Amino acid sequence: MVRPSSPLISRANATVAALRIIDAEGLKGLNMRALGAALGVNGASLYHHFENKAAIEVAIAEYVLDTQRLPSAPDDDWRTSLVRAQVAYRNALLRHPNALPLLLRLPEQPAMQSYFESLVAGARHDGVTADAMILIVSGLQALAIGSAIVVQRRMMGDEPNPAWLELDGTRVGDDAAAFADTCHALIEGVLADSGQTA
Amino acid sequence: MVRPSSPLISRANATVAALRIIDAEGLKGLNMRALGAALGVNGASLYHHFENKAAIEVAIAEYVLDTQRLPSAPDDDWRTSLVRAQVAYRNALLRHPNALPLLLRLPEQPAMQSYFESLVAGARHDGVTADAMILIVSGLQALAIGSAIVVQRRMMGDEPNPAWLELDGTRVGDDAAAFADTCHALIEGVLADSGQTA
DNA sequence: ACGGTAAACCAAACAATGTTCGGTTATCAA
DNA sequence: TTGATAACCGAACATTGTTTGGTTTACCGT
Repeated sequence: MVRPSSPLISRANATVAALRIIDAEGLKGLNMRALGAALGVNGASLYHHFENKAAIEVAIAEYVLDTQRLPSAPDDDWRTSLVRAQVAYRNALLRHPNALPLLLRLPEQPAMQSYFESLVAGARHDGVTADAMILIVSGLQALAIGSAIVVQRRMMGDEPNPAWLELDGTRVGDDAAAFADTCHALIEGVLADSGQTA
Repeated sequence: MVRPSSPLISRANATVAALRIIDAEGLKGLNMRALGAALGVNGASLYHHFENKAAIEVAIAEYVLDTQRLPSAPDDDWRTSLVRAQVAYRNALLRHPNALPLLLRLPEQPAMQSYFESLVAGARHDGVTADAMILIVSGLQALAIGSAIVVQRRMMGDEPNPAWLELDGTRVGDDAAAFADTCHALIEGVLADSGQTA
């Protein structure tokens, strides 16, 4: 076969095939020949659609993060909107655990950025200091990323949960609800520290 | 040369040489032949001291994290002790930015775990709920890891700071002081949410 | 003191993987 | 129709992790 009537490879189907490989075999399982085989194609042919393997990984990361829909209806309370956005972001990070390292290489999602800007503006309008908002937003961002990494690490590793997470036999704080609680706590704490109990 | 009077390679000097390569050339710059050359040795000789490359990377991660000294004098206030430990941990994560991915592969530092356990016990003794302590400790853990990743990403990438971080021209929240503030805010917030303003 | 064992190293080769190159055929535009 | 280009293949190349066999020397028990 030399040139099929309809192309066997597109950036789209190559991306989903690559993601499927990563889900099934892990990050190390993704290589050009395997991806080519999954598409019924020689591995070298992929270079007609992607600059190199790194470009494929970028496409995967963008694909996974693009499936994340920001809550389009901004809540009346900017705090719950903010928390909801972070929960959605964390869910996106965890949807394909093996691909998490790829997602963390992306600089920052533009959609998320502008969403943040609007929320920050709303909060400022509520009388919140700019300093406080910076602390809150960057803190939540770090919290979401770190939480995703901790959860993924616990999913991969065979070691049981660390002892300090099982005090009194209580279950751990790695589910989405606990994460949302922590986000709210962080917001309240920053507001309290900056003298605005708003 | 076949067998030198004193060994040219030890796990210790190989680890620091590897870390130096990573600092200078990035993670991709570390390969067996380059590390061998840095030690004046053939790359294959490293397999007499390490099982494989992954073992070297583990040794590097342990080395970097072991240089982190936990504040041995537990503060009278368990909250500031907790925050100080997290600041130290975050500093360790950021000391060799190129090596950060290696550190995050490690399951969890045993020293940190036992330190946490003692602090948690102290807090429980202060009348704090176990649920609240779990939220606090795992939240701080995630916060430290996420903050380190965000900072490292900002150090690597060429993109300027995102717009929402420069509101009113104020500087960003990526320094240790802001991180400590956020830690304290998270603790206070969780305590307030659980009805204990302690 | 000495002889055997194992440690420390090397050179070479193997396997896997990212990437490039030349070639072949189909599609499309002029 | 006819070039040009897109899409693919097979083969080869470079890099890198790892294995193997060999050589010399330190070390240790006797």
